[in-house]
Amino acid sequence: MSVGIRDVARAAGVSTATVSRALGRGPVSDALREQVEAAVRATGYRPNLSARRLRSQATQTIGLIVADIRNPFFTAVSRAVEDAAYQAGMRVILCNTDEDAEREALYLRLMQEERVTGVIFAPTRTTAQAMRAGDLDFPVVLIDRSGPPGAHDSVVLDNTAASAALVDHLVAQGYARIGGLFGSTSSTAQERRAGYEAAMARHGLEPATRACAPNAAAAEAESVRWLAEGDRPEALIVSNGLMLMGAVRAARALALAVPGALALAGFDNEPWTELLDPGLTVIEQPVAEIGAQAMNLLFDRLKSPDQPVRKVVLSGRPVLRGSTGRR
Amino acid sequence: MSVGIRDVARAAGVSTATVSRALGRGPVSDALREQVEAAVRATGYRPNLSARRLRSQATQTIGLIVADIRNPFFTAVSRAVEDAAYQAGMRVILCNTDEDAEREALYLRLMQEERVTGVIFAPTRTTAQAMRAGDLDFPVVLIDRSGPPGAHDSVVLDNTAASAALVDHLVAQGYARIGGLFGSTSSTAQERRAGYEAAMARHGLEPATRACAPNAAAAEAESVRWLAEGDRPEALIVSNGLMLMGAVRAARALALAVPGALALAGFDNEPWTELLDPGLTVIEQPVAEIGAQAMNLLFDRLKSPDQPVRKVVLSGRPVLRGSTGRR
DNA sequence: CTGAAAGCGCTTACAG
DNA sequence: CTGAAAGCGCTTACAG
Repeated sequence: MSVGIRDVARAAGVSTATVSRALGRGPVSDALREQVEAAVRATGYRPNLSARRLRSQATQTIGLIVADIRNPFFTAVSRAVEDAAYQAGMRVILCNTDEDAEREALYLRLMQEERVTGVIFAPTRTTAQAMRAGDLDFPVVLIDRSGPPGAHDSVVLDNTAASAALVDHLVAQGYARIGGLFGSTSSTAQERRAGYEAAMARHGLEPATRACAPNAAAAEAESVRWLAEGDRPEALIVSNGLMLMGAVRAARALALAVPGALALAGFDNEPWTELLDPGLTVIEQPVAEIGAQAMNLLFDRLKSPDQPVRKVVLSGRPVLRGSTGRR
Repeated sequence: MSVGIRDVARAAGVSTATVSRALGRGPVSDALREQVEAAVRATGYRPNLSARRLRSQATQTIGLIVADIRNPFFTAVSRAVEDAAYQAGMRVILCNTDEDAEREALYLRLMQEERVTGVIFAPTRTTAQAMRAGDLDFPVVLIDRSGPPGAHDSVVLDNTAASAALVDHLVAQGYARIGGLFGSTSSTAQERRAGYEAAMARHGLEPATRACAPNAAAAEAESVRWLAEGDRPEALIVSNGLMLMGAVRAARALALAVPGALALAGFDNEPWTELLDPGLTVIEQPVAEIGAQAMNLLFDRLKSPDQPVRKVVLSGRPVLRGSTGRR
């Protein structure tokens, strides 16, 4: 029923090989190329990509595995990845793991079956730790989170420095009892905590941290619990945009004025963080560049498979707003 | 290099046909099935999906074509679609058109080359109007926007009623000079405008509308222009979540108190709309259900290709907040 | 530059 | 239930 390459060949009076070459970059005379193009138009022929992929052993497909596309950070990164991919003539398969190691394994298997060209992956700590170089049949670029040094290319934020910048700013603004709420599943959250702890120590301050699942609901619940206690912090640094939203809700629920009763700072410069009154102090991540750089690392790796493993570390940009006003 | 079905067959001492059947739902004796499964484990075999798709003529793939995944409405819908798809053993190819008719055409062609099982599509008005039933080799389900009646299955919001509900609420709150800012590219924006106009007429009020590209920046610019005029409206209804954000920015830029100097209402119950002070009155869309219903329509269509075209109309839920407080 | 032929890795009638 | 064989729709050495 569907028109195939044989129909086009017949219509153009050439062999299927010539049709194939005319549509690809093969050497074909101008005359025949035009005949083929006319035949393609006349028949409405569309090549079958499954057949092409099977025969050419090149799927032109990259897998993108993230925790949840509804996390604005991943939304933005994925858009950058897709733009770069389609521009390079590749398509992308998107998978949401919900920070679940089993689903990560499932999707990694799927990527094998798809014979993908490469994968861009934001793994949980569990999975990242278990991933050895050469385990998979395709190159992997880690984003947002990294694994064991030297195993895979990665592009991450300088999380330690970003956290420290937040602490330094809060200290400069007159805060001392600064708490940290961090996600429990990613290396990124760990690094942000480490940066927080180091900076607190540098200032001679006592660190106080809590951990929870990296989503708004969990962060709200944990914040409410924490902030209802007697010795609650006077400022809070929160691990990501979703969790920061939870912390804001918690402050509202407990009627804590920001920054009067509680200063707030976090990560991800989502549009809404500017709209609040006061606006929220955050670390802006170069989301588009993270996606674009990940694609670059992947393409470089495909070109030079034996090149040493690279780790691209990007700096966050502190955006200071009213939520961390002077104490 | 990669292990194929022949290697598994050899390892299990059976034919490739038996391996194939053991991995699918074919009839195989328990004994052989176990041998095959052991061989699969031993060899680490992963079937090549390109080959399977080519041979079986079933790609198990659905295309999802939206304006921009960064629009939270589409983010949420796409997550619902993907969950349903993976649960049904299908994968999804995501495409962003940026409301560009050329890119829509491009991606529709790509879908043909992928030989997708079906497509879920939020088209611009231009493309929707041009799409005739039977043009494509696969069923299409329109979401958020619909085309000519009877051409394709669709799942949309009751936009007319939703807009009217917003007008009614504003009138009840004492507003009369109510303006409407609507997107210029979708049938949805048109319906929302029509609903607004009808409701205004019903109340004996003079409608006043403006149109702009459906994004935050364009809405902000247009709002600033409009609200700086002498006869500016005392309340504004805005077409979608992105544009509503632009209107909020405009009010801030012009130092218009909400709702004192300008009441604000719109669409899409994004988390941030509740966080503002006052919160924003919005129509909440059943995003997850839209995605799930679209998949249902698609599956039903695949089962019964000749069934009459269906249009699922879902109701929005008004969420009344302070931004439309009494005048 | 062009064509005939082989083959990518599967699944599926067809026999038995 | 099982196997030998054909074939899905392309691309690509191999000759010419």
